[in-house]
Amino acid sequence: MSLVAPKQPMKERILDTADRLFYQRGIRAVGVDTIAAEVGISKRTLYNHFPSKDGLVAAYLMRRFVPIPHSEKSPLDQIMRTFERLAQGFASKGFRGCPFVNAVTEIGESDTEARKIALAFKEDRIAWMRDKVTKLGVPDPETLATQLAILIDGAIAQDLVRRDPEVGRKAQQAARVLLAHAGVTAAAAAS
Amino acid sequence: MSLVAPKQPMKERILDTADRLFYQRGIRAVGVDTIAAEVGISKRTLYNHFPSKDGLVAAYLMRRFVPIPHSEKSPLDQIMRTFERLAQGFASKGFRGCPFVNAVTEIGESDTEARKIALAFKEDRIAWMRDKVTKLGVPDPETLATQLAILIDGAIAQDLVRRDPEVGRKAQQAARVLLAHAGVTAAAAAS
DNA sequence: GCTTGATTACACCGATCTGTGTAGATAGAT
DNA sequence: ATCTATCTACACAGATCGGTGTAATCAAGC
Repeated sequence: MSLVAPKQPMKERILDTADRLFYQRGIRAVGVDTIAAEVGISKRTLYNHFPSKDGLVAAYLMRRFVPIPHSEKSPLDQIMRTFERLAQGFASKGFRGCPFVNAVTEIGESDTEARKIALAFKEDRIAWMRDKVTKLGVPDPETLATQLAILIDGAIAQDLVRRDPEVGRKAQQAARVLLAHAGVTAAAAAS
Repeated sequence: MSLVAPKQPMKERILDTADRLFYQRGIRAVGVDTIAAEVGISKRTLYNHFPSKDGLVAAYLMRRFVPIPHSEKSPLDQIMRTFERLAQGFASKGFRGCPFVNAVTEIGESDTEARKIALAFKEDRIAWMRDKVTKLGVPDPETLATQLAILIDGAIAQDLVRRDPEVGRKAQQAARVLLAHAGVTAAAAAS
């Protein structure tokens, strides 16, 4: 019997630590030795679960790629909830930007797998937003969905550099203006 | 007499190459050996001009921190010109996001100097935007300026991952909507 | 001609990187 | 009790990292 009860399978333990370190310090800044040491395992064990660091990075991004939970609320509520949670994310101390955008920035030309996952994630989010605004009956869902996505990523980038606690709220206000301009109001959306 | 006429001072030659490699491949992905080899000089010469890699990175960012040229056009024209040039930047093949946001992402906790420069840059751009929208007489220049900055950084992040050729135009449309909502129209701004 | 400053080549440092090879310890299942 | 799978420690490989020390070379100015 080991001193510390593992409870979780080894793969999950590794990914927990890898996620924390990759996101907090950056992918290139964290070596596999550091991850293994932090988990408390040998480097050999890590390489028994993942074929390479790139493979571990891909698994890290895949695990961050969680679908947005289905909701019974109105599409407008769901959109506004997204912006509210965004602003809350800024408030949490460990916030370090979007892990997918960061990954693309860090890996550059190499590691095509990670690029693909990041691309798929962003397209998934755009598709989610397009679905919501389509249900609101706006004339140009594609444009509005992209614009709302732009607001989210822009607020994230601004907060990453400037740490402006108001940036989330301002992005939310801008979203409201764009929605209203597309003919969406709280009253209209409730109908 | 050397085979290749230097023409530019050594420091500029180094920075030219460092800029290209740092921006294109990433700061952490490029070593000083690579830069020196690309310039065609010895590593010793590079370190005679810059105290460290961090110092070179700082100089690279400083050189990217160019003031927006003064213009006699109307503030609204200048703002819209900014969005137009943004969309053009996406079209250029070598576009790899905002070098300042990228730097903050890549360096993480260390290299405080680079963080400061990135922060100063973003604040300078926000201040420029605030100055322009203030001249337009909007009720809340701080909010609108931040929102326009969010649109710019958001379009950059979206384009970095998704390579959507329409994202620049959609950000520009969103900017027009936000300006109009603040009471700014082409006719009103010209007055 | 001589001095001065810049640049050169090149070896070298210690640290870190990803990744592997190996042999033994451990624990659970049958 | 034995088989099997996992994890361990640890050494090591080959490359790259940022950075330094040194002696020779080269060109320009006086």
